[in-house]
Amino acid sequence: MATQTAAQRREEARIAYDAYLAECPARQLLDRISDKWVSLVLNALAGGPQRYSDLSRVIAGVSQKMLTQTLRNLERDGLVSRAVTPSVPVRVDYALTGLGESLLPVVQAAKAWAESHIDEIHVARTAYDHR
Amino acid sequence: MATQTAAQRREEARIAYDAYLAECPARQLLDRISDKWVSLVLNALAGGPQRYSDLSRVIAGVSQKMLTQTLRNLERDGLVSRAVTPSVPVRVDYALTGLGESLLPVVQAAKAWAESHIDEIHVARTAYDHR
DNA sequence: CAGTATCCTACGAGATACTG
DNA sequence: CAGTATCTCGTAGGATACTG
Repeated sequence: MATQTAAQRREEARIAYDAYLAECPARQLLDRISDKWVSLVLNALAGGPQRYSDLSRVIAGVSQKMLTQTLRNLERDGLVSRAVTPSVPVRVDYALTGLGESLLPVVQAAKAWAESHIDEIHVARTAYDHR
Repeated sequence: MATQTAAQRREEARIAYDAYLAECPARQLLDRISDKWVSLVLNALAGGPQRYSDLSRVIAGVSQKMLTQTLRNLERDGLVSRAVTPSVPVRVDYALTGLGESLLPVVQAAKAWAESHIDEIHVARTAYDHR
């Protein structure tokens, strides 16, 4: 008898694959930069250091929770630095680290591709939708 | 009296920003390639055309639903082509289009950055977590 | 100013079953 | 073989209120 159903086999494969994916550097990067707000923060900081309040204004529509969470993750990964000035009220500046700056070209490349091919995609979508 | 609370103002900004983001080509691309399975499918097809069943085997752990959904989206965007051979049983081949191939370098660039900097990120995370 | 701490919900995504 | 059609569940992410 079949002690392994197709579902069971796929389940095992999924678990193994999840582990593999979790270690895949490319996936980790994609998980990170695909985050809704990450690229926007990166972009905002590309021009130079920014204060927390500046970021929340420049990146209109972001909630406090998501901005803080995004910044924490980026800081944790060593992509941005956080500098606290203990005045009253406190002042916090965020800036790209060297590592963060080295990532910019990659993001720019993606942005460039997107801008130069978005029309083709729109055409493809329209064609696909009218059938 | 304040007819506009901070929350209301942010809400308006969020709506406007959502609309802006929805039109941002870079965001659309990121939304697309950050999809869990998209990069894997792209990668699998980089070597040449594949049948549906081949893809589901090569990309172990993917469910039928997600594979189909991923392929449909890629097809809709004109990144992959779908060729049906009406034999019995039917045979379906997927392949990258020219547009799809032009995207590969971008994905490769991201992959290359990830692989050469993943160690720095791990170091940063470890440092961050032990404080 | 620059955040925590909670609560809540819409949606992504897997499991399962069925089909031309 | 190559898909659809449903159902369910976890969680990302937003709203809201409070704080050093």
